[in-house]
Amino acid sequence: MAVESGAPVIPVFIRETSGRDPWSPGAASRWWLHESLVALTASLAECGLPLILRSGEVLATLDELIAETGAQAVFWNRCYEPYAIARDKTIKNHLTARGITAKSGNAGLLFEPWRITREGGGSYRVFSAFWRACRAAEAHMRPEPRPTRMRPPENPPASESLTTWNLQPKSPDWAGGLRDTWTPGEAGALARLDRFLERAARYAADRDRPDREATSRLSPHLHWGEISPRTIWNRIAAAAAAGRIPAADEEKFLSELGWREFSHHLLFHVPDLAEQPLRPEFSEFPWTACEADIARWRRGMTGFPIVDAGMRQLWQTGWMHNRVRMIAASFLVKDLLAPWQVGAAWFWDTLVDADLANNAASWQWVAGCGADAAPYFRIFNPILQGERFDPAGDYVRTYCPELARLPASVIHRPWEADSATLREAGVRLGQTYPAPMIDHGKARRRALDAFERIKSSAA
DNA sequence: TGAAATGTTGGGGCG
DNA sequence: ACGCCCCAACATTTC
Repeated sequence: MAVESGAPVIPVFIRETSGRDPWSPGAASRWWLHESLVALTASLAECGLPLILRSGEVLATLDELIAETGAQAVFWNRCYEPYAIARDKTIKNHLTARGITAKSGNAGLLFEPWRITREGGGSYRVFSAFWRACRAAEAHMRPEPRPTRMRPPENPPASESLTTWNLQPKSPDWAGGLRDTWTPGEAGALARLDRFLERAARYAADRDRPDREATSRLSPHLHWGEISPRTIWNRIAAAAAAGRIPAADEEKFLSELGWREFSHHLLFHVPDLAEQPLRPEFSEFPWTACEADIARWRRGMTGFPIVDAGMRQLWQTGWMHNRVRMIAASFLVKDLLAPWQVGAAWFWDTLVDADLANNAASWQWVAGCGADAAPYFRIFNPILQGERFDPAGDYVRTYCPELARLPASVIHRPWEADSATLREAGVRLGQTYPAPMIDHGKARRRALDAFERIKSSAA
């Protein structure tokens, strides 16, 4: 849009520092944002364009930029979070009233959240029906072509220096594992997609296996708009049409894009999704976890290897395999009886793919209070889940190295290993690795009892 | 996109 | 050969 007119283009990134956004980026997100802006600056420089960095209240900052440059038009990509919607609406009204063209577009979602509606209006609360409606809806899946020539500004406005934003951790620098794991930016995103397409034929079979590299790991790139879901959709569909990916794997992967759409659809229609349970009776749920229990969960010291491996993968790499997210989240909410908002807040701070819609919808799903949610009585058994999805224990060995020498037969239940096995593996429970912080069987029954109490109040 | 408890079935050991 | 019992394997129900 901005390019077609032939006028000079001034790419701008404004960092919101008004303090009004209730969900400003967490620590891992800030690291990603820094790296992503470095990559974007380099990418734009290849086209001869500067990236102007500003911080402040967004509308006031835009007014300053317009005054400095005489800009006639402002274009941006829509963000569908409640705060951003309200803010951008104000901006659009303000600019339009000033006689300045203000246009936003959608590169972040496949379907506009307001376009997919139930028969007779209203938004969906069940994924399968929502996704069926999406698949039936006409959608422009082709991404816009990359602009070829963009006219740079003759006198670009001043830019702030990225380093003064202090987005990266300094003392201590905990971002080493993130740097080793990720390449933020569009080029990194496209490389991830290429690598995923090579193994997408095993997606349906291996996607639940955290010990294998089976998922796309595109979530942070998607969140930051470094790649569009349309680009991903097209590449997957093309590979499937060419016979390189079986239809079952294609469908399974596209439906995961569908869950992402569903989450954004939900947040759009339920703006307090990140704060309040979708099922109101859960407001009365008797959460009892103490801060010490929650701290053990955060640090990956629960004594349940699959949970601890996941929490440490999160801490080290800013990401956790989806299957393990479900297991770790179920443990926090159901075994420890901690409110799902506590877990969501930790993920918000530590995930490089932290996304308000996905995070809120997924935590509510696990807790049983969300849309199309797992019923509350579905309680993951961390031992069985570990044995089923990390059968050799290799995922645990990677992130809990103190357990690495345990045989697969006991690696998910080290407290049941006989003393000789523990000794040979160099494991001393309670010293080198924690004893389980809770009896899962008892915790399960306690959770079901707690659930009974809100069930009666709901009727 | 669970797991545990409970119910059912059928093969085989054994008197 | 027959009935009885045990229990693994599978199915269904319950949480």
